[in-house]
Amino acid sequence: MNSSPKVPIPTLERLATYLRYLIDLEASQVETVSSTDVEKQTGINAAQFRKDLSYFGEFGKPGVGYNVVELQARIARILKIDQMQPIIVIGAGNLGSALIGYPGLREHKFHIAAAFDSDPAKIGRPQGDLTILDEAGLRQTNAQVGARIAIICVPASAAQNVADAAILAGVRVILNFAPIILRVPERIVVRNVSFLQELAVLSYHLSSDTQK
Amino acid sequence: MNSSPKVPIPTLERLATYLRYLIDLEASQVETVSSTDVEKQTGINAAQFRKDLSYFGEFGKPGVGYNVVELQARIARILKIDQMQPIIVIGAGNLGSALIGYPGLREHKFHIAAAFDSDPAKIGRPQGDLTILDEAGLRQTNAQVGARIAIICVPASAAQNVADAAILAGVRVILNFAPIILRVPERIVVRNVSFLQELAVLSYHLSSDTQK
DNA sequence: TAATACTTGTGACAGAATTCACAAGCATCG
DNA sequence: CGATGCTTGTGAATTCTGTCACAAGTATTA
Repeated sequence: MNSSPKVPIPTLERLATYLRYLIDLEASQVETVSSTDVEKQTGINAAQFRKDLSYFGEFGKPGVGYNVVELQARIARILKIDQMQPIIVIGAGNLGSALIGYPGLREHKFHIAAAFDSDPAKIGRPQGDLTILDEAGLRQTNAQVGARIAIICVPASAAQNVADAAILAGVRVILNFAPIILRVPERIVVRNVSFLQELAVLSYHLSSDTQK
Repeated sequence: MNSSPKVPIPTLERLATYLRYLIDLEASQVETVSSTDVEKQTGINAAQFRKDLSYFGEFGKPGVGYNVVELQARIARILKIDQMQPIIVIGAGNLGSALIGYPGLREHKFHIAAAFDSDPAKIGRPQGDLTILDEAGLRQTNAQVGARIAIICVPASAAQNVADAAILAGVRVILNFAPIILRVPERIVVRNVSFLQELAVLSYHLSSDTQK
């Protein structure tokens, strides 16, 4: 109900991994890869890789493999990052700043078009090559910027309001770093990143092999 | 091969969500919850909640529900965060700083015991209530600190070396923010957090409902 | 105590995701 | 050209997750 009909979410997640790997390969001037190469490098099962791609058509040549550049381009197109994709970041604390400064974004054709905060001390401050704007002007700014992706990096207490504002401003998908469950209309897609969740899973695993 | 025998990983992830929710409930002086309450608040199916708990024994009273404080304590114990759990952070850029300053960690009984960087400009700098240490001394420091969890926030190019060093220093599980696949011995558990992956999945969803 | 209302814990079922295994395609080499 | 060796794409089998549905347990009320 929340996602596209056919393609499994895990497949989409892996697609991003493949893309990153292909970018590296291109940098190393490698022209062709096989699914077994991918398995060796990424740890993802070769059949899995082929099946993932099969949701989107045929990409490879039997006996040869996949053309690195072409496959990269096609995955980028599937993920809608073949052209610069504007993003707004809401919350310019350490986390927001980290995202704004993260070079990987640009490589993957994501572009942070604006950053907002509600703290008067931060508003107006330069951050990377942009200036922190007042959250209150979110809607107006996004009328120009046209971002459909928002990243929420504000404290839990502010997250719901900020999400509502972003949606009003035309945002359609949200990456939420605040540790709460956002309530949004059905058409809006949210993904949550929870450090605590990740740490909890890891912490749990500390027991399994207690010795050696 | 990578994880404990029985319990599904998704269950562990949800356990962290329940815990957060229970902490909120306790703060609101609520004494008892039922699985349907949980569903209403978290969106997680009530049966799912009960089944998740059932992997670890019986927690509730039929006709009544679950005692908030007790359930919270038991989940914390399961996740090994019933006592302060020391963590080391490697890489004190914006992301590392964000984690060090993140108040949610303490609430969940995670404690950042030391932070490292290789940049001489950062070494020695105070950060929150600790001082950035030289990565070179990681092993020695951790001999005292005894952290078995490491968070890696260094650039991709440095991540593998840093992971190796952390493992040598006694770390058993790793939360990796660098966009590469770490090669580690089998006994080591790694979880990757990839912003790019999350954004890619979201970006993909921009197509599904093009109108409205 | 008996009847009612609610909730848990779980076996059985349904649905997803992953892996297997193989037919078919392409290249290379003798 | 025919044989050999790889590699793809995919139906089928398998494994893993999530949901359903209900027996059994607890409280409450009369």
